[in-house]
Amino acid sequence: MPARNKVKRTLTPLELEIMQVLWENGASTVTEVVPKLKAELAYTTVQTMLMVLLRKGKVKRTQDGRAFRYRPVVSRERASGNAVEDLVRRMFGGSPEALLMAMVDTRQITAQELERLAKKVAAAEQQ
Amino acid sequence: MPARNKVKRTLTPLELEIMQVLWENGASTVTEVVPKLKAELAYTTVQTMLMVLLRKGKVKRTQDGRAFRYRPVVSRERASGNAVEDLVRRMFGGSPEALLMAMVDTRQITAQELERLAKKVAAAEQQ
DNA sequence: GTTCATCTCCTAATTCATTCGTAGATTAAA
DNA sequence: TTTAATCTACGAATGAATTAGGAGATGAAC
Repeated sequence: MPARNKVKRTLTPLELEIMQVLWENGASTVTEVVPKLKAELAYTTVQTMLMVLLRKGKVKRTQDGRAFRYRPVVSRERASGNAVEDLVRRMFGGSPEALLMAMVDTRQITAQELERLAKKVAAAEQQ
Repeated sequence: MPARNKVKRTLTPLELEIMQVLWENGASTVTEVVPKLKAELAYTTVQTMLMVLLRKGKVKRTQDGRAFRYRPVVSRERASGNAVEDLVRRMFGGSPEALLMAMVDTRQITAQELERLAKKVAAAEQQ
């Protein structure tokens, strides 16, 4: 079977974890990223993943002394938006409400919190 | 490096799509599943995936004539709960509220809908 | 009964994600 | 200047997900 060449919008788990480091700490070198990860990964592993992210256009890099400094191109907001959209499409038939209901049903959020957030958002829109 | 043997709770994209068919149509044979998938997959591909799901304990099967009939073991609710939990943990640092806010920010849900759902849920809890 | 379709089992190829090692260059330290 | 540390490039191994072909059994159609 032939290869398909989709540019995936969603990040894999490890890609995401590395992006989190970049979002929180700003542009970083491999050496700086390594100790900030939960898992203990070899320098070269992190390097490879940053290279993958570079190839996928999720980060850019610039020389900094001998090392490269990687900075996120995709914003955290964009990435989380994509991730949620993806889940909604695949799991909830494209219905964001269905996701909300699932969160209530599985007790990941209570009716109270839902109401509080609703008010907060509504209030924020009045300006 | 050694293999890790995690029993993944979350379903891969294709696994999920196949599970959807089972959830919607009840216990099915490979032949019944194939035409209900978005992608055109070979009989044996679907068969392999059902075998994978069987190995992972996500479905069970019983003989039905010459064919096997596969039925979901994991409920849709359980699976979607896991998927949401997973996303919240990985992308939103464990905060379900953060997910909600992201949905508002990326306009996947409006303040109105949020409010309407909040009321609906609150009402449903009063009985 | 021969042919055809269906179904299972076994096998295998491909791609992607994750994991590092080694080699070589370059800089810093002694 | 030799040595040690750091960094990049390249390659590669592993495992999981996805894709499917072929052999053989069996039931249906003629």
